[in-house]
Amino acid sequence: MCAGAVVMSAPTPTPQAHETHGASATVMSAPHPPPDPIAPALLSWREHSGRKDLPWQREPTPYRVWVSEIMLQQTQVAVVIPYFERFLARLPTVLDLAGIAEDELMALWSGLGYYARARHLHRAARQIRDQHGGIVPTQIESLLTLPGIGRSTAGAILSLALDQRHPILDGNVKRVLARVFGITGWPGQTAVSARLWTLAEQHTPETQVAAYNQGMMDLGATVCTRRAPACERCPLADRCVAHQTERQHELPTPRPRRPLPERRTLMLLIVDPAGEVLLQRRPGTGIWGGLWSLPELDPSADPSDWCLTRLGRLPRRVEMGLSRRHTFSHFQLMIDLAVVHLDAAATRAGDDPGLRWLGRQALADIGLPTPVKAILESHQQGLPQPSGDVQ
DNA sequence: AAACCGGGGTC
DNA sequence: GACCCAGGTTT
Repeated sequence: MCAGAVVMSAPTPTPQAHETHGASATVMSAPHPPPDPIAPALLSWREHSGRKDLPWQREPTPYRVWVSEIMLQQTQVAVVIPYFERFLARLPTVLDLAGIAEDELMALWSGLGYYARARHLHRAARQIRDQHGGIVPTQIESLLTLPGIGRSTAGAILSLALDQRHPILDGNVKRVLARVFGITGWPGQTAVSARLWTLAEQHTPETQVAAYNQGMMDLGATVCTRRAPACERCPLADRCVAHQTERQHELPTPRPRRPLPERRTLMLLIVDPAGEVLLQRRPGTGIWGGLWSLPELDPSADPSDWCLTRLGRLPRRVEMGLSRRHTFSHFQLMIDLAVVHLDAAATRAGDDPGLRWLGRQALADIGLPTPVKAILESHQQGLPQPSGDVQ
């Protein structure tokens, strides 16, 4: 099994003096225990309110904990349970997993989604068979070489199964720590993540590591939830920075909404002496699919050329209008505007089913993209009310 | 429709 | 190391 204390790059240079009993090899040292540890309150909360009879907790071997952790990364507990039971009935050991055909594995996984994670699990099992004699490694460095196992999952496996002292930092724990200690900034940022890992390390107790880590996850899942946390039931509320400052809802800081990509287009407001406007039908798919809109061209293109090509005549005058910005869910559209005056209605538009001249009233009756409507309104002091019945 | 998620991949 | 992605679900 897991013999001897395994001390590698621990922060303290002094060798571990305490040979602990059994499998609980001390791996991580805690040079600076926190002044106000959260473990006591958390552990006592877990005693009465934690989840303690989940299938993988009843016989928490590294293999079972590993499988459960991978499943739980993607799916909630209630859904995982039957999958987990079925998976372990069919593949009770890591060697069974290593030996199964990929197709059959996928069949077992089917319904859980995230098949890449199942393939990682499979590859890792084969690596364990080939390189570790079929025993799930019990040193964290070895676990970290396996596909699909990062620091948090490795810590979960070794702490929950063997009570080794490793921190975990899954989404639930991140939320609890960010709130209790008032850590601002998106946890995806390296610096923020580093602070959270440090806090996780510092507060991991020397004993009862499994109970502590499990308790942190339980707390995040059942009390310190993303929305509407139940602070009145939280064992850490009395010291929770977020609770005290009523910032639960803004911690942890959500991922910054990255600026939407910007696209640019040039719309042509082509008017004839009668005040009619030329519209162009948009392609059936994509933005504003099938709607009538203003003719569009690349901002670097020449509106006069366009008129000559599509309408058979050059405009009398072209002036640039005001550019405007329109925001979609997935990008921003900068709309440059060219106002084009034609000497006479270009009847050749009638040859082209994608083009159409419309007067003010007709424009008001047709469905137009919002920014197009705004452009038309700003250029003719408002469209008239739609004719006919309007609710 | 958008936020979320641990690990992996990329530059 | 910063950033982005895959590939699903939840709110």
